[in-house]
Amino acid sequence: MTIGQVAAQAVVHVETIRYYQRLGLVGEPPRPLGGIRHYDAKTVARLRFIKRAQQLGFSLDEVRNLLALEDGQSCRETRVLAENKLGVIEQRLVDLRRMQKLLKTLIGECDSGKRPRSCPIIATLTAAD
Amino acid sequence: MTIGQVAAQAVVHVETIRYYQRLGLVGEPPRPLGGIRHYDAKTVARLRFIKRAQQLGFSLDEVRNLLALEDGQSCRETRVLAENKLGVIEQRLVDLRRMQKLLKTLIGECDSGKRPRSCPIIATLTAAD
DNA sequence: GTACATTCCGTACTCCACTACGGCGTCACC
DNA sequence: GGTGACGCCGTAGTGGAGTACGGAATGTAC
Repeated sequence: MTIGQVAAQAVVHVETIRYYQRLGLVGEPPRPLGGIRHYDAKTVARLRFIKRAQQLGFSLDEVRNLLALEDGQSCRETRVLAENKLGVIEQRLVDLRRMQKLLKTLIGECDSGKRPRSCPIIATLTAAD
Repeated sequence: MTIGQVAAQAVVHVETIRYYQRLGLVGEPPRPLGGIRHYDAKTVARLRFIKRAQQLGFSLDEVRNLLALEDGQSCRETRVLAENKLGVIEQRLVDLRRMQKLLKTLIGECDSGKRPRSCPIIATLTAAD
């Protein structure tokens, strides 16, 4: 695949791939004799992974670490990384569930038309610290 | 409370509060006769809300919408907003759970020492599209 | 074999969310 | 009543994550 095809499949811009290559998030295949590189499906997968991780709130730097889990050989050190990341994710899940519950309540109150003048959305969220 | 005290309680910088005021995310209390404004606990709550929402991956613009749910009176339109937001959150929960499961597996394999040369972290994640 | 699309490459620009800076005013206490 | 911390204000700078641009080289379709 050319870079353009990879971009299309992973739904990112060509420039973004080149940007990630500069950052070392995706590897550059050796370009065969003065010309155009071609990529395999793994690159597409890797790009999708990066995009998903970003949506979950990880920075490219954190994504780099996540990817190192895959790329690295040393279990010992990457394990610590994985555990930290897991902690972050679980905290985020807690927060998201709280937000979910809150929104559901809000919608429910809307439905029943018994939403008070000022529903306590902020109070609820911050109280649950 | 002065702005500095609010900042300390909400664990943000003073400048950030002023920045949010410029964006209209938090209101400015009328300043009493040429001098220093003072804030109530609601501002702290609001700042905490903003921060939490950001950690969950919402932009300040989206946070503005979330806040409008609280501030607004019109149930009908804010309800749509809430439902959209809920959809986003639920998708994010799905993704996070997948990531969580993956990391747990990874850590488990690490533990048992039977992690293969190259564990299929990326394959797993992208396969689950 | 020549248009036309794509790649390649570097540099520069943009947008978001702050963060820093500099100058002035004000308040609290000693 | 002065001094030092804090507040007010505008403007400018930073860092992350792209996005745009412009020109040369290379492929591909007719």
